[in-house]
Amino acid sequence: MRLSSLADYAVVLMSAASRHCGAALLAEGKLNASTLSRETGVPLPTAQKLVSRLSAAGLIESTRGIGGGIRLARPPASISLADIVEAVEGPLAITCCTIEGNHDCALEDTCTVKPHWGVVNQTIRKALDEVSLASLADSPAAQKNMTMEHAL
Amino acid sequence: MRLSSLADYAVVLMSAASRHCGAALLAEGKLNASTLSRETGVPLPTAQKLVSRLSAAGLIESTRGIGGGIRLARPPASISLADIVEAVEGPLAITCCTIEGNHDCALEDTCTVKPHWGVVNQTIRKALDEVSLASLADSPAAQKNMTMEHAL
DNA sequence: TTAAATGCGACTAAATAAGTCGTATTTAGA
DNA sequence: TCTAAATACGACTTATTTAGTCGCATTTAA
Repeated sequence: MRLSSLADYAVVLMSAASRHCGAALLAEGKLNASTLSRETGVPLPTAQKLVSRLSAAGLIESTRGIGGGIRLARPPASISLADIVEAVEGPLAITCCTIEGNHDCALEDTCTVKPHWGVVNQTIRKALDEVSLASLADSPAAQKNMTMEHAL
Repeated sequence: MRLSSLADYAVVLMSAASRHCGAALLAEGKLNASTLSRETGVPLPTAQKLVSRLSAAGLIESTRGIGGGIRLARPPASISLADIVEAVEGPLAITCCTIEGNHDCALEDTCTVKPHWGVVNQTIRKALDEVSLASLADSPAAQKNMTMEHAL
């Protein structure tokens, strides 16, 4: 029930990348895996690996060559946590039987539990979908009112 | 972002156990790990292991000896998916930084992402908390109206 | 007191995930 | 046009977690 650390890192990296949008892009120069690694503390090789996956998923665009780098493929407001997690971990399903077309489970239709996972899965997906990359960068007010006591 | 298969099995086992409540308890005789394994298809050793954890968590009560067995510690309506998952996987937190008192993350308070995990985590917990063991056993009507297309 | 049935905990093996390294590709400058 | 530097990309190795198996301790009816 825990997110993989790769997915966790991916969110941090994307969050950092979104801060390089707009005016800052030209001022601070190129944005690449090395830059993100330095800013976030995520190990460089891991950052490179994640950049690959995020690029393959179409969340960021990469340019090769000596002057190359990466940039967000879409505006931060239209990229959600669900997008990022799904890009790294694959289709987000709480159990294997919630993946359409999958019939690995031996119990299958005698299982009385299966139908209920759909509801849970849908709720989780919605929760991850409602948090955009834009809301991660700013919204200090929302952060102030939320301590970990209330969160957990 | 996927549930461990042990937690998945635990839900199935508990669901089967709740069906042995009431009148059926006396009629069908003793309820134990072997019985649950036979009914659900979960491997016996795995079932035994899960029985241990569920017992330690206080969700089921076990009686030793030649006439021993197991039974639910509380009525099915007061046992939620969150209880079961937490019993098997430990405190349910989407990231390690949402666990109170944990300071493993190197980023800590410079991290702009951390405060948002609390909201997501709370939502997921609520989703798992709202599904009780009682609702898993019966409610064929609800199951009929829910296909996997709508669920995912 | 004995023996059978049960729950319980420790160990081994497999799968998954994280991290590291090397290679291929691209472009600016000479 | 060629060279070299900087970058993204993919394959491999290692480590951690997880699943499964086995043997032991405990309990109670006969």
